Amino acid sequence: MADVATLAHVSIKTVSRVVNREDGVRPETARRVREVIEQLGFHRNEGASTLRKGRSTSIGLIVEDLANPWYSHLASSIEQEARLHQHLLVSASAEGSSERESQLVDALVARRVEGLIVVPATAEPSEAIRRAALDIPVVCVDSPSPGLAVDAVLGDNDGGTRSAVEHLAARRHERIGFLGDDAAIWTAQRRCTAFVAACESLGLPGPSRTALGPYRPDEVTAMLREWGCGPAPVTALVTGNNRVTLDVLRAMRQLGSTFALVGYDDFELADFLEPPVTVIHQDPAALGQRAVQQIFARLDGDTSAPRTFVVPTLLIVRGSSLRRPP
Amino acid sequence: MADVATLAHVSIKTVSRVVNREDGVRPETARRVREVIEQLGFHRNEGASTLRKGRSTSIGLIVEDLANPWYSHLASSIEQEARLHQHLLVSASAEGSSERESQLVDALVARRVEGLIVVPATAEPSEAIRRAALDIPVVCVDSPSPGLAVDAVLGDNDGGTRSAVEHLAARRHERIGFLGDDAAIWTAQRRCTAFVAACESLGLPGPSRTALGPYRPDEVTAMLREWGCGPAPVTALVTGNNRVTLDVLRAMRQLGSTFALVGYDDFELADFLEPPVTVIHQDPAALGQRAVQQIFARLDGDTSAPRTFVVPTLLIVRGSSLRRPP
DNA sequence: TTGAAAGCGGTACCAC
DNA sequence: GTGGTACCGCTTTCAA
Repeated sequence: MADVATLAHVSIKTVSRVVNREDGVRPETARRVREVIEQLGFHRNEGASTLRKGRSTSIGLIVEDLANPWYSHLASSIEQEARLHQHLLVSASAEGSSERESQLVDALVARRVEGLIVVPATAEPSEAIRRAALDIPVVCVDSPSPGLAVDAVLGDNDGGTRSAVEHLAARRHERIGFLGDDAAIWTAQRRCTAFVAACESLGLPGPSRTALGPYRPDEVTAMLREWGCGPAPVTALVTGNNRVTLDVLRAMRQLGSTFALVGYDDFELADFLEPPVTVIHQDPAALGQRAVQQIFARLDGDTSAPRTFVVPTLLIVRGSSLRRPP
Repeated sequence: MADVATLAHVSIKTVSRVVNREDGVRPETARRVREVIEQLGFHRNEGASTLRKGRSTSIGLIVEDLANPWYSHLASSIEQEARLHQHLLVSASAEGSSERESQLVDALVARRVEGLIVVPATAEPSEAIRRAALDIPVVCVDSPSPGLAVDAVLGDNDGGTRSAVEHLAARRHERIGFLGDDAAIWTAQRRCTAFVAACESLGLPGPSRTALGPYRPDEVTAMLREWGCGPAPVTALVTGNNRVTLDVLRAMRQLGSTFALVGYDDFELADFLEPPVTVIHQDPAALGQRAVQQIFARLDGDTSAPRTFVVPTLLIVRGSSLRRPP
């Protein structure tokens, strides 16, 4: 900027005015400055600006795994929404480790992201997130951070799970099984609890079964084999997320079993499989958009108490749930 | 940092030493400083450090669409590899628009990312990328930026396409069709050209057909219907990427047609469909890793001429390509 | 309309 | 081993 100023025979301040489109610069002067900028290929150093202004025009995102389609859709929608606000997105994967999550939170805070969106790695509240929330707006997505007074945007886990159980019960299934992902994941637990509650409140006559992971594929197969035998076999399954759904589909094919199935989270080709898979759809884009809006509401000075937004789910009925119990 | 210095009764410089783990600080002093840091919840302002040191410990990534599984795997692997080097990843989607790509490149450069990884939006060389390459190492992934002297990491499009055609020819297919994605995409064109070349060099007796997008689903259906009729019908298809593969699968099911199929890019559940889909697998993680390594090689002072790395592809034979021609 | 100078929060260099 | 100080590139404030 100093170079530009010298070459254009103006002060640094005037260059700054031109770059920032402030008015109060004679058009002739502005034009000259712009020419020199072009000529020198000058780019404003955003970092210096950030330092002085205290705002970095970027927000941070931490998820478990950016390669998981659900999270990548979330990230994509957050990036788009952030761009509407002239902000860039810095994203990273915690890979299920709360330690890594802490490191990433600290790294992002050190970089002065203006807001932080986190899918908490574990049900345990994270100390790093608590610290971050003192400085910048933090929004938890998909899972809350219990005990932390921050905004959250969650899917309707209870409603979604219940809609699946109701759907199966209406098809006369009396004994339903639930397979959730790793017990350390909040949504896995929550959906499992909601499943049990739904079975009870619907007064399902038979015993239902539940399991939480993590498990290896062969464990899933063994479990389904066991659940399907005996005097009171399970006849329908609800899975806790897209990963487990795929595991279960593979296990079912291997066993040649015919459980009715409702999977949590929609996934590509769910409608294309044979039979097409009924799912509880929870739109990641809707969650992401809401989260970003909340970040900017806080940045705009909204100091009301932390809120939790619950985004409704949609039961998409396809073929896999339509098998009648024997 | 000033606050920490005051409370710990040392100079700012000493705090800086402690924060940066430089030696030459008495353990006792360091401990005291660390205590105050903890107590104040102090975080080093990375932006200020960036400004002074001229290094931002972050790299940028621009792809077409972060929600596309191939790109999200790429992004994920780049993020992991960057983290090994203590760098964060700033990523954004250009959404196929070269204008948006330019804006994003400028935004990332302004933020002083230390290196930039780009999947160029169009076959046209981008002016913004050219400018960026003057300041920082730039690596093109998946597609090159023709006319720009930057490193590139590409899949073996020619070899991959050829392996597919050879595979089909060996199964006695004489007339093969190629459906590529949007003609503006470099890989779409390249694979199409490679397809034609492979057909010729193998001396396939019948006429082959090619088409490039973008197209709507119903156009795909119409095209397949046409290709499958007449005196010299196409009996096998090669698709140009994962998006087109899915379009073709749906169209084939709708038509009840039985083309043999090889798809470019592996995708989740490809092995689970009926029949399972033969694909040309191009590992996004391998490309991403190589790209990051190249960025850091340049940052470490490697000033040799720009290189192009070609990552081999793997033909994964499943069921869809095993249908014999009628 | 334009400019000079202070300062954002660190780090490099050199003195003590 | 520790501290002082200039300075990174930009914005803010205030004066001309």
